[in-house]
Amino acid sequence: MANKKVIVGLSGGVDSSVAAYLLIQQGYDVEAMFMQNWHDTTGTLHGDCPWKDDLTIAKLVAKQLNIPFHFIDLSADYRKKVVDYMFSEYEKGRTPNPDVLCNREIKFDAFLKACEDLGADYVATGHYCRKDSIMVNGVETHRLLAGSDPNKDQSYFLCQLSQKQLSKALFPIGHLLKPEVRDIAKQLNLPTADKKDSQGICFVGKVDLPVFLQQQLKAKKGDIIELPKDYKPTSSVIARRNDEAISSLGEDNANLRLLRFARNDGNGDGLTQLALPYSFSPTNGKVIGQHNGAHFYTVGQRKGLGIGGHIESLFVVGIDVESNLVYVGEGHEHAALNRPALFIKNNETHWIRPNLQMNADDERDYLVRIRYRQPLQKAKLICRTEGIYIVFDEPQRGITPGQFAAWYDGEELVGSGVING
RNA sequence: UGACCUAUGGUGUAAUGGUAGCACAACAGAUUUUGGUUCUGUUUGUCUAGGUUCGAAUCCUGGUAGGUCAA
Repeated sequence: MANKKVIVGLSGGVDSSVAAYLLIQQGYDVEAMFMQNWHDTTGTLHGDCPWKDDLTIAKLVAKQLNIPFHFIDLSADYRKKVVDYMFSEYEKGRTPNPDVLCNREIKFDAFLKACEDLGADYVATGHYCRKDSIMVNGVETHRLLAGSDPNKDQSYFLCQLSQKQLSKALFPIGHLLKPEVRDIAKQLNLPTADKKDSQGICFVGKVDLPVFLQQQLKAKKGDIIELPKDYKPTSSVIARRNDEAISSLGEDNANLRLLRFARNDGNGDGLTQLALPYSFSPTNGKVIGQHNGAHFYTVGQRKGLGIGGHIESLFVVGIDVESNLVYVGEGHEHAALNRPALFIKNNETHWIRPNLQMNADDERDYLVRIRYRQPLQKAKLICRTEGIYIVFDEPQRGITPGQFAAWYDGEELVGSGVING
């Protein structure tokens, strides 16, 4: 029986190098392919062109491991599927996650197809996550599992993959800890052994985001409005709640009491209200400075406002690209920065496990994260025809439209969706 | 234009006449394959001109600027 053929996406980093080595050990027929997705240096810090170094190193690794090496230029796809999406999201005042898209559209789509054209059965990457397969009603079903290194788990970035994509994916280092991967690379004396971990947008590199975005989005001066410390969210059940009434409902958790209250809300739209982003108006606060364009900011952001004189740091609590306003609040605990719930539109939800997909009026408890490396949060998912509401046990700081919420059952990533608000 | 008050880094503030400190911002490094968060570190100041004093941010005088009350 011929060995299964795997093509590794060799990036020039340690993780994919070790992944390639492990696949060889496992007896696969291994080849390597380096993908170039970006060659523009506009807005790049240090202005150099790191991908050339990466390519050289990737070639060295392939040579040392004695595997065939391929090169592919996917920058046209990358620009269309990832960079254009970034710009359009920022333009709408949302904060996109390019790396999630990069995995869905490039590594496990365009790149995968190129590998299949070369006769590959699988594509492998150096992601810190794991995969296994179970039978569900006689159908083989793949599960996406967190990487064993709790510090490096990258399953979040793969939260938009489909069963089909997963069926072709291998993650050879997902069961290892980062130091173990480094050790293997050192023992093999791989040129990547001591290479620093990459950072920044996966192929673009570390950029000065405002500069990068200004290629497409015009700078436009506007007001920064500070909401007072005693700000109370308006136009939501939160404002209308009567604390005594809620506490008498008998739930021991404040957010779940809110949820009970929302459900009993006379207007029948309590849940919607609970998950609604706070809507701010200039009359809620006062102008304390100027910014260069509301779409360059993101909810939860602390740096880059350039306004001092406060006891605690200012955080962006909301942006309004229509009126070009940035709303800020002082301190982590500011009421406007913390919310009990969020909403994901029906057509922006994605289930890695189709058989676990929720239907209208289903409710389920999951562990949720709303950004990379955030500790998993207990939450209740409530499905309605319009989409999924996620009500957290604890209020969440910096719920950011455009980012992905990913829900887990233990270590398995079950589904994800774009945070609508 | 009459009286009174104030003037300290980029911002907000602290210092019985005795080494100008804190917070925020900014910058740098660490962490992080998104945005961003978090941690560590660094830089920057007594409005101006005189005077009193061993010694002035502090006391005195003039100037300048801002504010409050006065029509």
